[in-house]
Amino acid sequence: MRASQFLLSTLKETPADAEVISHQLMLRAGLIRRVAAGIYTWMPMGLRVLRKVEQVVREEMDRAGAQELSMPVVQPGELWEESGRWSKYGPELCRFTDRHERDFCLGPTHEEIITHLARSELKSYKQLPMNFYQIQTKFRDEIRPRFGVMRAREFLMKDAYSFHADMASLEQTYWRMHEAYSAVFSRLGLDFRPVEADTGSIGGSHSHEFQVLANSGEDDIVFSTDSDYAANIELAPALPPAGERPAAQSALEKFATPGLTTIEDLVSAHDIAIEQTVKTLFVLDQDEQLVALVLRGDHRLNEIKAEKLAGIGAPLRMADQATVKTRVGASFGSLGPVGLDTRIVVDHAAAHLADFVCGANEDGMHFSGANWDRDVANYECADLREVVAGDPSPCGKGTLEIRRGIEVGHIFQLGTEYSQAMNASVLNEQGKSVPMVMGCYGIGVSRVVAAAIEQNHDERGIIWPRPMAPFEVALVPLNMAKSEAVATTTEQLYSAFSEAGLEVFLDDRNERPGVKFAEMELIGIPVRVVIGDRSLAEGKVEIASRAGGEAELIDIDAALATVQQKLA
RNA sequence: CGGUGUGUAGCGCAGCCUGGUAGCGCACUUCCUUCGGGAGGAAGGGGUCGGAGGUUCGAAUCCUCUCACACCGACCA
Repeated sequence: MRASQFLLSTLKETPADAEVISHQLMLRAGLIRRVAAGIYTWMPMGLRVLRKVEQVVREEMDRAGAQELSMPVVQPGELWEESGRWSKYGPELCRFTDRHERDFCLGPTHEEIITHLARSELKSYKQLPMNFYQIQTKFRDEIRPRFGVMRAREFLMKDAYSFHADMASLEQTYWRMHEAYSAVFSRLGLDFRPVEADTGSIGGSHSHEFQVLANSGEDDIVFSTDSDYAANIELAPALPPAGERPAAQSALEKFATPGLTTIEDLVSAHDIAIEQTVKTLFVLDQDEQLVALVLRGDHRLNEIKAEKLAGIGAPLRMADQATVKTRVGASFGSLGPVGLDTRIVVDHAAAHLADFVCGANEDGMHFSGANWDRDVANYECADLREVVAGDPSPCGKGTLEIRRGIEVGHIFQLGTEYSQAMNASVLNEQGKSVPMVMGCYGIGVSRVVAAAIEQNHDERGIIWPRPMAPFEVALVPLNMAKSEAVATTTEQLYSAFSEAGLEVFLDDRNERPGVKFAEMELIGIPVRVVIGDRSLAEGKVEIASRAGGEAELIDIDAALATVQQKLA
């Protein structure tokens, strides 16, 4: 490809609304352009990268025995009615009607369509297992699209769906896909971790996320220092503290805390250890009744855990201040479990405290020396808090570390949720009709591109992992218009490289050297070959890797071999 | 969805408070010089200031409405 025939559209300045580095660099390098919030055009350079990722994904899916197909973006509402998701899926589902007033939506995912296909095409257990995938545009009307293609509304996803006669078969395919996903992200040169995850709105029993480690990630993931244990923080259990709760030493005493409405204010004003305080949050249960959730002052509530408590349910609804004031008699900031007549659920760490400080359910007042059982009779214990760095790992080995991750893949064991709702069954060996067992597997293809940049860049621009690079080698002739020797050598190399199967980008523009260097580095092409009169006088060209290291002067005859070796 | 903020040329911004009919840098066009790290000079093209309404002799500037976009928040009691 010649630059003179290619839309090379770089920006010297960073667009003001791009927050994260990948978004900035994708705009500056001319990979994408915004059309509307969360909706982007992939320019020629960007599309080449996207296709590279697709290619790796496609190869690994094929290798894992999945078959590629293509399903529609526009989906009939009636299939979503069947699965029950037409009403359950929130405003993220973009719905509309056609000219006949029939309901349709833009596919945010394709369980309904694939299940519809499977039920009409698969009739016998003998046809199973079967695994289908597609690489296709999805639309989710995100509340808050951000970070460019990282959280876009329209995005490219690889989604796969497997069908099985029994759980054992699903289990087998699930782990085969787990392996395939690891292969994909390894081949793309990403630093990633598979982590245990919540199954969320897709439903099902068992699930792993594939997280690319990056500070700009939107998920917290936890690892054990001493084992393979890794999980999304949403799911990581906090172990109850070891040993017996210390015995009560102090009497319950009320003290005035006017104007102190946060734990931070309270502990600094009265010189109390934050670990000796508890805070009380109120949520609404399914019968609209208040439930008190009690945590140690320095801990955070894990909403997923709270949603899983009996009688609570998702989504978690926090009680508003007015309701709490009416029912309990105090405002936020002065709440506590002592003397409370609502249901009380106490996190294990809070339940392990003796002589703790808590709100007195009277504005501007707190208790010190509070104790469970003695001062609070009816309460239950549960794991409610988010784990923190340094907690013992739930696997029993080591302690937990927390890092940020970008979710680029997610695999689920769905079970029979969709096949039952949509009546997708096969005849088993006994001639009995049984619902097919399903798995589903997603990769955010466009998000992978952004995630790769988050992990691979420097102050000059993108440093593509080789398998993702839009071109493998950049030919940069200097002063080609005037120098016959430069022009001839450049054309020779261009032909030789192209014939050798390399993807070559020839910067044949009549630009100054500095411009060409800066732009090639911004775009991040892995290897650069500079052809200039200076080195040509010695029969050499200059070859450098984008990733770093010194540029080398190489004989023209050896240029191809050197480039290939740098790419290997 | 709530809060905050911003919309002036393709991009980055100034002008707005103290109304008088638009400016800078980059990019773009032409010419000259330059040519190993985002060149220098000269001459140009391009916007009626997100949109609508209002106040005024006069509105980018003041007022009202509206649209769009961004950031923060959506447990931390």
